[in-house]
Amino acid sequence: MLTIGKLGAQAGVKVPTIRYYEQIGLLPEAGRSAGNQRLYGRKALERLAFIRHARDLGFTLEAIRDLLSLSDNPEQPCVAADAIARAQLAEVERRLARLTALKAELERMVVQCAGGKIADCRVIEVLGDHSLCSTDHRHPESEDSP
Amino acid sequence: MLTIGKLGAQAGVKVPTIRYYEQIGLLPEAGRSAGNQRLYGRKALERLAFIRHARDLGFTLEAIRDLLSLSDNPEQPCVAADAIARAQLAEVERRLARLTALKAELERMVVQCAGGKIADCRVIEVLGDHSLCSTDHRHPESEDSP
DNA sequence: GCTAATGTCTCTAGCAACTATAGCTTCAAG
DNA sequence: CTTGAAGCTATAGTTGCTAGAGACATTAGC
Ligand SMILES: [Zn+2]
Ligand SMILES: [Zn+2]
Ligand SMILES: [Zn+2]
Ligand SMILES: [Zn+2]
Repeated sequence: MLTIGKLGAQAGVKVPTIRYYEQIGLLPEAGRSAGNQRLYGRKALERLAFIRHARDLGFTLEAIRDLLSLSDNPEQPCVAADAIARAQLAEVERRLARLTALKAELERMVVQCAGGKIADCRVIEVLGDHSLCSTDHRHPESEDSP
Repeated sequence: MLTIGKLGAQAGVKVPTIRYYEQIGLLPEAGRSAGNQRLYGRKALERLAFIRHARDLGFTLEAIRDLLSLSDNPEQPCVAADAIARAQLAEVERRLARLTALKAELERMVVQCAGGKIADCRVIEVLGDHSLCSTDHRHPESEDSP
């Protein structure tokens, strides 16, 4: 049995984050010791590691909630899980495309600046006028959050 | 003179966002009409367009605040502005590297899944075990937002 | 001139996904 | 037996907005 601190250390998750996951129902309520402290077993560790890994791959907590409930029903077909993963891949590809454009613009800005006064700074100038950009990098609508 | 709605339409910024920028001090308090509605001139439009463009390039509001106050002092040297832009470029490059790794892992996952039961789903399996991954994509610390 | 539709006002609350703080209780080492 | 680390709860803050309620302003059509 692990205390919350050990669990967090093993899974690479901070203690308040574990309590937060429990609070929003991503982790089941943990058993308690005589002194009211949470105690975890191997299953909790696996579940937390799953969450952490999925977070590291950029899945939202909502997607993870769905993935976890799928993985709790091993006999069901896996199309739903695959669809979630493919949606995440598509999202990553969208962000990648946008970031690639941003990188190009930022590079142009910093390279073109001769480094004089603000009045002549290419960075400030370009920020004030998108028509000086070489790509249309604008935020289409949907969000690339974290 | 523009009302807040016209200003937003011209700059491509939603009305509540403009009020929010004023609230946090990114835009100066606007003058008001007889009926207490905000009125904007050309300078406000330029400033808002600057903010919008910088946001589109991924700068944080804090960075934009600094860039704006720099651009208000045109005689100063532009090293500080260039540094902010280079920091943003570095940040974008970090996110790009991470997203590239994520994309590779997600592709591996969806390609390897044969599409049977959850119990055999490669997506679920990999999410539960990072050692099945081909790269070390883990979250060093910072996040990939916009 | 009147009315209805739209636009704007303030204020509050909510989103994701945590993180930090305060003020307590419990546990483990010495 | 004492001390310090680790745990508990509850609340508030972070970033960059977005949505809603309910009241006032402006504009267009008739
Ligand atoms: Zn410069
Ligand atoms: Zn641009
Ligand atoms: Zn599958
Ligand atoms: Zn992995």
